[in-house]
Amino acid sequence: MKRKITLKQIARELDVSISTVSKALRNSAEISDDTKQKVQAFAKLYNYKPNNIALSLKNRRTNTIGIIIPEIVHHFFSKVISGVELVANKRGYNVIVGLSNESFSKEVINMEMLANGSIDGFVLSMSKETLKLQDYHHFNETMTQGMPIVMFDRVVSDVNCDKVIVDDFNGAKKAVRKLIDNGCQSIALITTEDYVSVGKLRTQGYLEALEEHGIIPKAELILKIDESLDYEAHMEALESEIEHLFKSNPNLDGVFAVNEIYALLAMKIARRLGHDVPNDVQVIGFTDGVLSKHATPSLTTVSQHAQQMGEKAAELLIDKLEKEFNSADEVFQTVVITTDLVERESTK
Amino acid sequence: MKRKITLKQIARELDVSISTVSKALRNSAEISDDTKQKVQAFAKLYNYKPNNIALSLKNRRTNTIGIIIPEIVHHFFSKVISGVELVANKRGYNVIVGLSNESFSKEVINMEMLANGSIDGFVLSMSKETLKLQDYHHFNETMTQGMPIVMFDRVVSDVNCDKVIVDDFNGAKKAVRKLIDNGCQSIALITTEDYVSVGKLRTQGYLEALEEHGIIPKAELILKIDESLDYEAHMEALESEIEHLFKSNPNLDGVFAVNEIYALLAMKIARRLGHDVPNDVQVIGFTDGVLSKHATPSLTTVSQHAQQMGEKAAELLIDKLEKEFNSADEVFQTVVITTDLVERESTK
DNA sequence: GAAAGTCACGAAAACGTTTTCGTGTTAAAA
DNA sequence: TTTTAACACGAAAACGTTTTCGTGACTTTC
Repeated sequence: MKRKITLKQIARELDVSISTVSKALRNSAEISDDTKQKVQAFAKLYNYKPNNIALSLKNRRTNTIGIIIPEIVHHFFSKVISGVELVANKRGYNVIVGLSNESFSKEVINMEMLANGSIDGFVLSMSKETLKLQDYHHFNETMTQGMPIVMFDRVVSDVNCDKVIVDDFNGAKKAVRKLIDNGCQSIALITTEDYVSVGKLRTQGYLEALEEHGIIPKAELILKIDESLDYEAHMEALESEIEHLFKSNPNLDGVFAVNEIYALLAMKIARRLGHDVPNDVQVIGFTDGVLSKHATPSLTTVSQHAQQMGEKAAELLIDKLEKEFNSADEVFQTVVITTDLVERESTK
Repeated sequence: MKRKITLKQIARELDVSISTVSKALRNSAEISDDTKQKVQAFAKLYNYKPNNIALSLKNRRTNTIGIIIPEIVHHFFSKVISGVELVANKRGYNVIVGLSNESFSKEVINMEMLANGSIDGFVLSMSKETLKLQDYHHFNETMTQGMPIVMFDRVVSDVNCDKVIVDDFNGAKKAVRKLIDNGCQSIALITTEDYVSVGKLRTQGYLEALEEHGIIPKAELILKIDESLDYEAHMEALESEIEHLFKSNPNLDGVFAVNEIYALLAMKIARRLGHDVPNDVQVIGFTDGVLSKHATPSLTTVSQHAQQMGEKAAELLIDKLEKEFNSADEVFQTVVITTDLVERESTK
């Protein structure tokens, strides 16, 4: 149970000053070769490593970035973390995670905890509750204290910061176009309430693709799910809504869903009702996760490139951290990650 | 861009000493009510929050726990994190994550980075490479430096620390028993190489369940997958192996797989070959993740209670951190989380 | 009216670094 | 021999806290 060795202990042991030890280890020209050798050998022997906390205090930077997400048990978000971690590590940073659990207050508390010196900047995606309340004061306060924020996926124009988003609008459009090109005439949309920015954009993409082809959108083909509750809780309600969708629209031949779960559920129910996928009904989802790939039939999806989003977000943040901030010409950028349509078995 | 306010600045502004400010904020009896009021009001106005790094340095504890896992884009591990985060936050700790990516050297490097003061203790699951190399020096060194470790899931008896494991042996046994009870006569096992401790235990459970019922295990029914590569890379090879398994054992009527992916693949291939699940072939997997739940037919699995594992691991760690360590009677415990069989549509 | 006690506050050390500046010793230059 | 320069090292401050100890000014007690 011997504590980690410190400069002070090395100094005492070798009968030199702390400064000398520090300089010797950093190969300063001020120190004689003899002393350097001696100190470095001793340090190596005792496996000396500088204390990160002391360094952080001294340098006023922690080389750690904080990431706040609504939920970690979620393919998209964990893949983003994976991307952030990748470039963070490559550039000498650690990653500390906070989960908001889709709750506004947890988001605020978590950010406050981390903002008090623990990290240098944030990569985050807002909770649904925050989006609903439209209360962004904690973001702005954090930023005025000189701590940069990069938002991804769920963003909002009221907050002025770097952003990484997916091209939700065009992704959805591409998907619906595909369905139309494949011969679908009656295409349903399963989406979220509009306060979720990404849901709204995907809905717009759906509408525009229809319009483009002269198809008039019908209200009864659009199902908006209230996601205040989490998936698990209202799975059955969800199922029956989708079932109703199919039953009241017997000639439904295409479904575009704004996430994997909805799409899979649609496939399941379609088949239960005797429709074949993809011959009777074609289905496309959003978010290219494990579910899409391993489903039977596997699901055609719009790929969000989550990992790439994480990497880009981390790069934006670290770039900002390492730029000598001539705070005057602060300029924020929004990076758009283009989506790809990954075609699998659920479409023809 | 105004920096966060410090005690020193408050002191200067109010023309008192730093000590007075500190005491006033902590409501010390040494300070007059007048001064307290004044200081507290000022601190509130400027939203003073003590700097975590300074506190960490002073207290020699960071109130942060490090978690090292092989892979985050994985339902099981992200759920464990979720559990760790839950109790960590509840008890006033932050969580910092490191990914080993199943690599020994990344595991070592990541642990060294965090061990230099950034965290108070580890929750971790070893990489496959570490298990293969059987090199555990980094764990032991970390612990002799007074930094506790709690291992979960992938553990090894050569390392003396607290552990949280799943009852792999009995979980597997229960599953195979279930298949036998359901009338299966010829049950295949799809597992990993033996160096993965959990794979080995689950294999033993399979064998014992068979033996219990007087069934003699046949080598050609056991498929051991070399997982050195990751899933994605050798998916096709895997598929053809499983296909061969079915073809060379035409009367196969049950499959037990040590994870979800293998189980799903088995179902897919079985159906492709014209077998009905569950009427011709029944399938059970391990790891109760999203895939099992959303598959069609949904998969019967052995649930590992990942979140509960994370919670328990965090509790063990924090308990140890907060106990005044009478280092003499250091005692390590191994908590076994019991598994449940979650019955779904892939069994009768 | 002196001794003792209370009150309210400040000085300083400590946590582990890095870095600036000062200083004593020796060697080179004048 | 004296001045200067180079060399090798140490003292101290700083990062932002908390906490121990000391101290001056009053107030109480006999």
